[in-house]
Amino acid sequence: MNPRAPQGYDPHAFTPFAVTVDLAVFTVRDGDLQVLLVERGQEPYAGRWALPGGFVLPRESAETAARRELAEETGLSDVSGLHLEQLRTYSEPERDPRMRVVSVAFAALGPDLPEPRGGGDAAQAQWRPFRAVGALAFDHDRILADAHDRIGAKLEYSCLATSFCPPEFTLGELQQVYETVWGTGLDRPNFRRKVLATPGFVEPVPGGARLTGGRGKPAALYRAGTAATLHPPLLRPTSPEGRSR
Amino acid sequence: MNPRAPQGYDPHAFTPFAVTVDLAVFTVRDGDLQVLLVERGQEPYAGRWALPGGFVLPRESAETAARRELAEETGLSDVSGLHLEQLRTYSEPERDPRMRVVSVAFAALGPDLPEPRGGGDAAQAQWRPFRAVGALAFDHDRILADAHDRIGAKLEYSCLATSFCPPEFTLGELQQVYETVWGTGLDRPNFRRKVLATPGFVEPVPGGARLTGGRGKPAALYRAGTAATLHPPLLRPTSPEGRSR
DNA sequence: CTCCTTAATAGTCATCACGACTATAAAGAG
DNA sequence: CTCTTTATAGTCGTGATGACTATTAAGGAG
Repeated sequence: MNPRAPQGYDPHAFTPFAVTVDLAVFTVRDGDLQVLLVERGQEPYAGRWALPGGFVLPRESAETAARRELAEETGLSDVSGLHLEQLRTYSEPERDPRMRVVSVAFAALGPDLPEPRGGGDAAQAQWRPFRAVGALAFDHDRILADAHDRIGAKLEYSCLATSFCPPEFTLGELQQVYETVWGTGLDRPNFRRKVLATPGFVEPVPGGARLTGGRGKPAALYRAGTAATLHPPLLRPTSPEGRSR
Repeated sequence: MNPRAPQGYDPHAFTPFAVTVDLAVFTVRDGDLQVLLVERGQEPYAGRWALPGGFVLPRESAETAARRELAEETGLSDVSGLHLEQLRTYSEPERDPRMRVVSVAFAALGPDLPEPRGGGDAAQAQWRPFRAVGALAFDHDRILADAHDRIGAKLEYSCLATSFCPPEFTLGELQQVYETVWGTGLDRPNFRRKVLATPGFVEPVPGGARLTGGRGKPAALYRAGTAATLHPPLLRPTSPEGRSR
């Protein structure tokens, strides 16, 4: 039997695989980048933390499955506003010691999401500081690292950062998203100038300033604009390794 | 049976899927961007063109399967030098009318690749001009479009363009890669200045200039440098217009 | 009430990348 | 020899950006 079958898949030639989704769900809370993890209750990797995920059901696409998992794990009734992005697919033969599992990984982002409800299966779910995450089960270390890389890179040339913010936010909050994800400090006046000079990135809320909480001068409120990408990009300061600009 | 199983995959809960790889293989020939297609001999989509691909074997990763398919379809004995990049995974339930097939798509690039050998299964394989490709089988139109978008975007911030060039090339050839993939014209002196100012992009061949073929002044030869990414990026000319990219 | 701290906002200034050019050099074609 | 063609060199003005300094408007301590 020719396993290649370029002119039509031979129904008898394929090997069945289990297909799962794994989610790297990020949020910014208390100025800290946090990621949603679940604790495994069974072997292998019992007691280890892992990314939430699960099987793709017979009539689901991976995206649908990921959004269903996201709703289940975060406990939010409406996850339609959360940014969900396919990362890549992990298919190393030995990545799950029990069987052949191909996993489609997703990155998800949200503004200060609520505490997860404990899963009904005695597995606990928790927000954990991204930079304090230890060794995870399976190849989830790598998936998480890839997800963080992708998020960090996308902040540079997309409006993704607003996905980490509530519907109305200050430029200081937006800047903190960048600083939190990148792990760097940014010059406040320059950040402000750059964001406001990028058409469609943010737009001011009609007539509001925020007084109550702040310790300093009240900041103006903005909401996400209509643009999807940033031109020109908002580059990280230390990002250009070799030479820098 | 709970299909979610966050604490350990239940071996009895999963639905088996067929997993395939699909390849969008690009090359630049005669100043034209071409893509490798195969003609289907069987239903569904008999007689239609499709991207080459095939099943992932039991002990293969998707990357391994993609490289194997690449070698088989291009007829090259050594494809280790070709750039292969995972695009994304397509998993819509109805994408194959016969059964549940999840496909991991890859984009591959090479310098003026040879004519493909006709597959032994009566399916013919051919290089086709990218911009003249009609409706393909399955969701391969979308995969091909996504692949082209990705390639075009990666040219901006990576050294990927050298993957389209032979080991030694002139700056004119490199520029033609950009122009061919982007479908735009570029200013030659500015392109030259930009490429040479980017450290690690290209490095001059010790003492060579190319005389024989050219109609004009002989051009200096370069080879790919050691850098993987371009800082700052080499942006498309029409890219920073009003909004999109 | 007054000073001090904090944070937002408003500039300034020099550098540098880049697009749009013009000019020169070195080959082949006729 | 001259024309065409292509590579290469350089110029110039604009605009983005990093590094600063200054001002404004709040709350809190005394």
